[in-house]
Amino acid sequence: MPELPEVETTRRGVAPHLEGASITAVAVREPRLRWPVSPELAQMATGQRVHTVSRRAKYLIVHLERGAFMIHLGMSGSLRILPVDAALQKHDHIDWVLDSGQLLRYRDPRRFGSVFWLPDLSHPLLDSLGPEPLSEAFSAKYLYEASRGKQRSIKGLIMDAKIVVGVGNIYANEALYRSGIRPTVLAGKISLSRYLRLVDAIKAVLAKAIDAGGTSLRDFLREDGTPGYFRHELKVYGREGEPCDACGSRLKGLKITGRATVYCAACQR
DNA sequence: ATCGGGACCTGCTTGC
DNA sequence: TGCAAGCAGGTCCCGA
Repeated sequence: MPELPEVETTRRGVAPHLEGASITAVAVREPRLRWPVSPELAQMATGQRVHTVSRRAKYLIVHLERGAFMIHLGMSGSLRILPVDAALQKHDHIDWVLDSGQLLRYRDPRRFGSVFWLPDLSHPLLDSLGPEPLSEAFSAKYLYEASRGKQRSIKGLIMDAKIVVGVGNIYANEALYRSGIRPTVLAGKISLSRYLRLVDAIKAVLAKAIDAGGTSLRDFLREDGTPGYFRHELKVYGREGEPCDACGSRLKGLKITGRATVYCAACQR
């Protein structure tokens, strides 16, 4: 479910309910996530007031008076704000009970997500991350320079979190289509002017998806948090074999570094 | 340096 | 209708 736009939408959705509230209890029903949940999470967070909720890459960081906890939603994770007496459903693994009468509930069927306790706001997983895609640090010049000499596909490059964070499989496919670049092209051979178009496309598609998430996922605080919000905007992802919007030729599919890749052989070169 | 594959999981869709 | 295979929005780690 979550790519960066959905993580950011989640942050915006839960932050107003969390900030200023105190955590009265933490229930970890299933600690076996991607990494085991440390008992410290419950011990240290209980009794503390939430300061702010921030995001780095696809990690949400809930800052407390002392320390913080960090959540990654993996492939199937979600966070909801619910009344304290809300019925438990399958895969509801962690609750943070608030003094407001609400709770923050983490659910993750596939358990590819993770929740960490951060005593000092640092974590090894945060150490080697590239710039945020929507920041000024992520520019055509930056990507051009980072790509010189690289013998790897452009799709592999932009999905590498050491280069730039938050570009998942859907938006990598979409941004490459919109900038007319074939996903298999070697990153080291792409010109600065083409990188200009690519970076613009990445920023535009992510920003647009965040807006879409903000409108159609606004009710994700309720019981059903159905996504699918950006689906009608997708030009290539999930459309292998269908006609290209621009030229009508059949969209091609292949795997790049194990991930489903779709492109138009006529429009993307 | 880069890539492929396996790992971690469940659930939904597809095909026989 | 049932069942198995295949696939999924992430990302880390290993071996080649």
